[in-house]
Amino acid sequence: MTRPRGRPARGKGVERDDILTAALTLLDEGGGQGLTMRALAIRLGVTPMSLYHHVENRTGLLRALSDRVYAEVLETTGSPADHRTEVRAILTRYHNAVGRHPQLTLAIFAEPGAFAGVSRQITDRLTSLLAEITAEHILWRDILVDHAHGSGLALTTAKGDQKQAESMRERYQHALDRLLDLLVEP
Amino acid sequence: MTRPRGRPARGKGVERDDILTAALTLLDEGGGQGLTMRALAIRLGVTPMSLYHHVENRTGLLRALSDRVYAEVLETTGSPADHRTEVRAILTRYHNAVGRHPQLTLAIFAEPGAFAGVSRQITDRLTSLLAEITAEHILWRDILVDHAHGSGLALTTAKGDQKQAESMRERYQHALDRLLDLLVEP
DNA sequence: ACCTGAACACCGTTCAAGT
DNA sequence: ACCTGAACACCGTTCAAGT
Repeated sequence: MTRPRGRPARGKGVERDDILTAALTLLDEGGGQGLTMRALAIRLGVTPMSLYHHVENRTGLLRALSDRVYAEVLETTGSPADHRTEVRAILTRYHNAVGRHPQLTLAIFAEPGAFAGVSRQITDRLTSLLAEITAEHILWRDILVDHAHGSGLALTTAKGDQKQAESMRERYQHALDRLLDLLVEP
Repeated sequence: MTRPRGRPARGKGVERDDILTAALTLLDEGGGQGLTMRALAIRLGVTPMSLYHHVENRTGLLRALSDRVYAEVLETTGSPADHRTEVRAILTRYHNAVGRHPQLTLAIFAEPGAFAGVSRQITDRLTSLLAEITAEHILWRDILVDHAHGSGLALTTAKGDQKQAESMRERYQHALDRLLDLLVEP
């Protein structure tokens, strides 16, 4: 039960990546309350204090998680497309990321300091893309991002039900296309 | 410092209404983390345990707060108006309520059990009103509610700055009118 | 009916001490 | 460099005891 004191044999310690992975699982399973430094340490077979060698604190941990989860949203897909399809792609990936880990998104909302750099990059990228499409780019950026949030977070309802989750994702795609039609055409 | 044991003289005890008011202040000042049963008790000059005679637990407290804050949203305004202006009025009041206490809205999002009855009534009312305006009433209800949330929560940024908050409220009105134009006209 | 102290089972985080 | 136990200052909530 009790681990030996001092530095463990090579390969026995925790690594930052393991911490993030375990933290995300804890968050998915038990929400913001499920992710405690102590529960995280137990899951990794380590004392809570050892975590602080790899992560600044709980807020820093959430910030790192958000960077990891949202990283894919800005990944450029091969050939460059027109502005509309790029906006569509970014929002779809963002909606997917939020939908995969709604509890993370919620936890970040509640913890102001955890709002990570990637989140800002996403909105910035959307703003500049939308500026090429419409004069009301701020207005539409807010509407689109807010709806991605709301719809993504709503996936908490379909906990486990893969079928329902898929239909909700389709509904989002439809709504997104509908909104893009409206902001592009007139 | 120490209060006498037993039931205090008439009028000295806490009342449910005082608890709710103090809890809302704590929430506004320190967010979800600022509202603790212990801090709340100290502010009311009472031991934490006495609160449990007036409130089921912390989740029940949040639920009660949400009922109080969102109650005005469904208040019927004198003469009945057409569907569009009623939708507009409800969303405006909802946006105001969220904007006045963004931390409460955030806390309720994070605590699933705290989602109060009034919140459901609001979306139900919006859904039936929108059904009279457009066939895509679910889609538009989601878009409108999500945007009210997002824009209302964004008021956390303008902490204290009354001028900025007012301009953000105006921006919301503009966006809301814009969306209503789009969903009514075609 | 309502308030109390004591207690239980938790938190995040710091610090000095180990290797 | 990294992990440790002990400690500090907190949490929500239960319970039996007071009036």
